[in-house]
Amino acid sequence: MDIKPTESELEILQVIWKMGQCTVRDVHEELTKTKDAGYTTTLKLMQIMHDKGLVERDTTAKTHLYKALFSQEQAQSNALNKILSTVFKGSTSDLVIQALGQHRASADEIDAIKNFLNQFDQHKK
Amino acid sequence: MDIKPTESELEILQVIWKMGQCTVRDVHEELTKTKDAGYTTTLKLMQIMHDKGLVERDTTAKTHLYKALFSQEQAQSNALNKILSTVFKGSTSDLVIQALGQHRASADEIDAIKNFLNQFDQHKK
DNA sequence: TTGGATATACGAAATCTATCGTAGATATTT
DNA sequence: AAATATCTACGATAGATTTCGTATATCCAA
Repeated sequence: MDIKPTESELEILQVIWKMGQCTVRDVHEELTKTKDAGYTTTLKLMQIMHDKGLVERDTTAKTHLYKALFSQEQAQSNALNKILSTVFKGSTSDLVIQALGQHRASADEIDAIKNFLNQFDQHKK
Repeated sequence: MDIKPTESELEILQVIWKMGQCTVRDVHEELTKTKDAGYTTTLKLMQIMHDKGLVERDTTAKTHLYKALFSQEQAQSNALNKILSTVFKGSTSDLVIQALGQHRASADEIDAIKNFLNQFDQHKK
């Protein structure tokens, strides 16, 4: 079972993850804040996502309700693995350092990461 | 100018980055170590990459020489930005923690990251 | 209850991606 | 020089992705 949403599908999934459960119109209105798209385009994409098993839907009411069938964490893991193998030669530390280098992390964020690293150390020992 | 190599193009770019400069055959032999592909398929892809401006080539000799027109670092930056916005809600620290959490980093790698973080701290202060 | 708004279903077109066969040019080997 | 190998160019196809128009069903309001 391979989870590999397309670009457009990921845009839609972001909305679904944020709302937990939503209608085609919910998604469409969110999408049209940042880009142009016809309503039936969004609908069609969501139907395809359902065919692919990326989402489930409740069709009891006239207006269907969609939910994601996998978590954002799983998508994150997939995305990381993919770019690790395609552009980071498999080096996690390269990736982390690049990420920290180009996006100013806040002090809080840095602390969070440090804590994480320390805890990680202890587990290893 | 938008750098957005496809999946197959990235496989090829990896070889070009590693070798610095190479022929279609170089790339093809490297690719066939891990997957099946006809020679003309690789050739065509590299021609398309040239059309798109992803690579340049020296055609003085019969066998052309290809070079990348952007660095692996740029590709890394692009890839990071993309997944940051599509699956990490823009949170670099989420990304870093996920990356560290799922791929056991070696002690050396962890040290490298810690050093990086410390140096980063000082710059901020 | 009739018209307008809103929903889904479906089909089809446009584009992008990946793959490969064939043709023709150029080099290499015998 | 002839046969063989290697290279690029080109065209075509298959499949995936994205987009949207039209048809049809359902709800709601005047």
